[in-house]
Order: sequence, then structure tokens, then C-alpha cells
Amino acid sequence: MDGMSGRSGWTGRLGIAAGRSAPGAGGYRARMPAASSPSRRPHSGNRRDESARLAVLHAADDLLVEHGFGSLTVEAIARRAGVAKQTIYRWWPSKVEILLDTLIEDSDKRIPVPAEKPTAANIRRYLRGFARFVTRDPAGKVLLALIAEAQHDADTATSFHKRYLGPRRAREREMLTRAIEAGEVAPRLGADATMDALVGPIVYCALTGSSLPRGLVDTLVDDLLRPATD
Amino acid sequence: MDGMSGRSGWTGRLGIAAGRSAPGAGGYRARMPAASSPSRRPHSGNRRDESARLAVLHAADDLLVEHGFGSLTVEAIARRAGVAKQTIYRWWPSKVEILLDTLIEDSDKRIPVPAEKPTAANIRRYLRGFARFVTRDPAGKVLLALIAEAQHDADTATSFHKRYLGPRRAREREMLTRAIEAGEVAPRLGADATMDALVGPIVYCALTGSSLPRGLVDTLVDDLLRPATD
DNA sequence: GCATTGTCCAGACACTACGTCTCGTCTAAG
DNA sequence: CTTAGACGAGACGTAGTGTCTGGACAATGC
Repeated sequence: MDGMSGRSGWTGRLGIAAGRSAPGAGGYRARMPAASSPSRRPHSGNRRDESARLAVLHAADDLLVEHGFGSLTVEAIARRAGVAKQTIYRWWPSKVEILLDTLIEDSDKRIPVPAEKPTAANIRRYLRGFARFVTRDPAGKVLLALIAEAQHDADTATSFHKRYLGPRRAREREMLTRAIEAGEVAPRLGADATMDALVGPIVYCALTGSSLPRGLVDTLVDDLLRPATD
Repeated sequence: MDGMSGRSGWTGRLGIAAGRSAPGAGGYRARMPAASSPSRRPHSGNRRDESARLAVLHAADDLLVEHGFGSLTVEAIARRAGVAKQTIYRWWPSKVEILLDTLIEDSDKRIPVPAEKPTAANIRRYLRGFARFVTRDPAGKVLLALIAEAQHDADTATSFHKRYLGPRRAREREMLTRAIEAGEVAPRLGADATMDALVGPIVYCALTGSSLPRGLVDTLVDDLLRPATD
């Protein structure tokens, strides 16, 4: 569709993306001139094959971005990754867990929750980054897809909360609470409710496919956080 | 293509729910003493069978609430409704359109957008009703499921916007715009962005399964609408 | 060094739902 | 009475599910 498995500037699964295989190719184990890369081993023996793991993660991610969750199947992931279906089922109970693995990794790197200096400016910056992640970043599609799938399947909802939403919200709560204690902000609602009020509109816009209205994030921050200094 | 998939006389889940068939029962054509109800006709002949249409709508709705969208299949709907699969495919292109039919009907009845008296109080009342609908009403599950499915499937997204989100947002925009012109409210954002900011948190909480924080809706209204009179 | 252990690929398997199709039945319209 | 169209029933090929072989392979441990 777009040639190179999408995401141009996308460093993808981060350090790993560089060695990504092309979409059409026969999997991660690209044949090489043999002479140039003798270090390429077909098997990793007794232990889990790291390159296979990465190939699955990347394949799932790419396929989701390219064709959507609806046509994302384990068989397609296996084909794309050049991996046996059994290899996937050995390590992941479902495709949702695969996506969860990539999402956790990606969002920890792209939109970390500020842990120091709980200033109003940092919160604003965090929300802008989050908005960008969820509306423009291909990796944001994974988040939207998982929010969606959590509506359809109870197991997904459980896992999604336990592995992603819960931990992240805990960090957000801590950030906000410390900012309140520091007198940086003074929301009328509690920390959780305030986060819902801030994040909700961003996610809602992303879910409905409408582009984020200009100034939405800033107005949200200004009106709901009522910063003492602003 | 929807030909006739919309229902004109459909009184919705409301009036009909009473006479609903039991879950385990063998479909809409409940056997009756025969003598008591001679008006029950097995076929409606040349024309579309209204009772079959309603049975499908109810079956889809019930199954969604009971087992979730994930295990909602056309075959299950047909079984539950006591209807042939082909009868469903004759009138609806997909299960999504069935749900869309029920959602449009239900939300028009339960949470109509106030068309008169664009007061701040009416807007607040509308949002409270919407929040209740989406968090407590079984019919609200249909809305959440369709928002979710729109992430997975492009056709669903298109149809969902065209048939539900678009028209409703138009009415909401009109409500807000008139309230602004009347000096009832004075949001810092435009009408659409303001609606996103108000509705977003409610939907987000519903999607994440967290109960609506106390006072969220009121605080949203107070802080974002900045009513001239409040 | 050699058997053990566990991963990997390949593909078969029964199962389920899909959406299409054909059949025969039935009823209201003409 | 004829006929058109909806309906129930169910067969059909396709596709993905998750499980379960088999055989090849490499790291580990004795």
C-alpha cells in the first residue's frame, strides 16, 4: 500500500525497527548473500528465538496499521512474520496480547508520564504528546484498537486494564496529585476524574476520526486545571 | 442498499420489550393456545414480515447485552429470532446495520437532543441523560459496541458516522449554537469542540468501564460552558 | 562428545461462522 | 386462480480458529 510497511519516520519498535523486513518478503529470515552475514543463524536452539518474537510483534503492528484490526488474523501475522502459527500460540494466548506487548513498549517510549517536576507546563506537554500519539502516530492505532476490542471481549478488557490502563493511570494520578500538592494546579475534581476529563475528549476525537479541534488541549488544561499561576 | 432496513413503525425496545420472547424460547413465533390468538399469522405473504423484522432487532439487541459483540453472530441472531439466515441477509447487509437500526431508534427516544429552549439547564439535563444512557442503559451498550466496531472496520465507521454520529452532532451543534446566541452559555471553544470536550469524558469513562466520577458532568458544564448566569 | 531438551517450521485437523445459493411452502395482491 | 415475493430450511465453498502431530535443529548438561 505504501511501499515500505508504512511509518516513514516511525522508529517503530524503537531500536528494533531498523532491521525490519519488507512487507512482501518471506519473513524475517531474509536470505542474505551468505557471505556478507555468516552470523545469521536460522535457529537459536534451546532458547526462545528473539528474532521470531520481534518479527511477530512487527508483523502484527504493520498489519494492524495497514489493514485494520478487522482483518488482523493470527494466520496473517504468521505469514507476514515468516513464522509458524504454533510459534505464535506458544508465546501469546491471543492476538490482543501481541498488540498489548507492542503498545506497552511504544507508549512507554513515546509518551512517558512525567515523573519529575510536576509542573503545569509538564502536564500540558504530556497531554499534547498524548494527543499527537493517539491521532497521528501509527502506534496510536494500536491503543484505539485495544480500547475498541475491550468493548467486544471481556478477556481483552481485563488484560487491557491490568497491563496498560491501570499502571498508566496510576502514574498519571501520581503526576497530578503531586502537581496539586505543589500548588501548580487546582482542579475542582479529583485526580482521576480530572484525568478522565482531560484525556476523554482527546480519545473521543480520535475514536470518531475527527481531527483534534485547534486549542482543545490548551483550553481543557486552562479550564479544568485552573492553574494557580496561569 | 438499505432499501427498507430502516423501520418506520418500530416503537423501539421500549413498548415492545414487554412482550419480548424468553431467551431460551424458540423464536418470535411463540406457540400459543391457537384459540386465544387466531390473528397470529405465520406468514405475512407478499410483503415484508414485520414480526420477523422486530424479532431480529430484539434478538440482536438481547444477544449483544447478554454475551457481548464478540460472540454476536448472524447465525446466533437468526437462531434466537427464530428466523432463517437468508431473511436477515435479505434486509440487512451486516449485523452492524441491525445494531444501527436499534440504536437510532432507541437514542431518539431515550436521549433526544433538546430542540427548543436552548438554555444552560437543558444542556446540562441532556448531558446527564446521555451519561446515564451510555453507562447504565442496556441500549447504551449498542452505542459503545458501534464506536468500537468502527475502529475495526471502515464500512462500519462510514455508516456509523453517516447514520448516527453526523445527524446527532448536527442537532447538538444547533442546540449549542442557539444557546450561545441567546447568551445562555459562552464557551471558549467552538460548538463542535465544546461538544467533544463535554461528551468525550463521558464516553471515555463508559469505554473504560469506570463509573462516572461524581460531579463530572456538572463540573464539565460549569467549567467549559462558562454560563453567563452561573 | 553425545544424549537430552525445548524451540522452531510445516502442515493436518475438527470446528465455527461467513455469505451465497437453491428448494419448497405460503400468502396477499392482481 | 395465478403469480410474485417473502419466508424457513439447509447445503455449499471459503476462511480463520486453536490444537496437535512430525521432523529438523541448536544450546545445555552430564
